[in-house]
Amino acid sequence: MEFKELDPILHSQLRLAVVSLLISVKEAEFTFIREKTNSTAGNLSVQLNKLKEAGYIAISKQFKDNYPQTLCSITPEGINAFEKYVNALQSYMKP
Amino acid sequence: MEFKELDPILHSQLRLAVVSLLISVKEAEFTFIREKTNSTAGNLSVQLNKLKEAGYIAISKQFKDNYPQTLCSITPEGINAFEKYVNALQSYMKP
DNA sequence: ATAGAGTAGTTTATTTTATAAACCAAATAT
DNA sequence: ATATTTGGTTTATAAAATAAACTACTCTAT
Repeated sequence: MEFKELDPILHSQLRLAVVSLLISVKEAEFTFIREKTNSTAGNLSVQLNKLKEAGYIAISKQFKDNYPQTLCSITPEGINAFEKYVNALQSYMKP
Repeated sequence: MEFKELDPILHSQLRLAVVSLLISVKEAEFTFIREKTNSTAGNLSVQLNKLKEAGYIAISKQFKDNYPQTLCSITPEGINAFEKYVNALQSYMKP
């Protein structure tokens, strides 16, 4: 039983939290994610873009009550990657 | 159910693999760890020292058959940190 | 109407980490 | 005796995470 590779995109506390969150809610606002993950806006902005680049989440921007609004949702690839990551983690957990 | 903090010392693929390994074997040689974790000697050397600095493992050096031998073993704090880390991970896994 | 504070982010700079490359000392093989 | 291998460490470079600064507006109170 060897140690499986851990997807570097998901092996980041904040990105993992974002994906974990999006899997349960299916769609979430930037500000909601920031609150739930206790992250700074700058860090979150960067990490959301990395997840988007990887194809793990989709980002759409619009205006709501005159303010800009960033909506995020997970993609099928994101769900798949998350499941693989969790599975790989098992190889480190059971001694 | 919030996202728990992930101990940065353990949130590294190689360091996590090392600790996971040491938990099951109680003592291991440098070369054995390098093989099992598929890491380079340089990287492993650095990460072992970080684990030692953190108090998670103990390192003892001796000679065996004329060659230097580095032995590593987990400490009680290391076991504790590993258990906490695994526990914290649960908060990211079940949506 | 305008100064000041607040919202919702992005961009840039800095620090930290991880990884790779180079190196060292001694042992063994040719 | 010189070349290669073992068992590492140290130093340099690349990548990542985080913090600080900035943009572009909006709302509120004067």
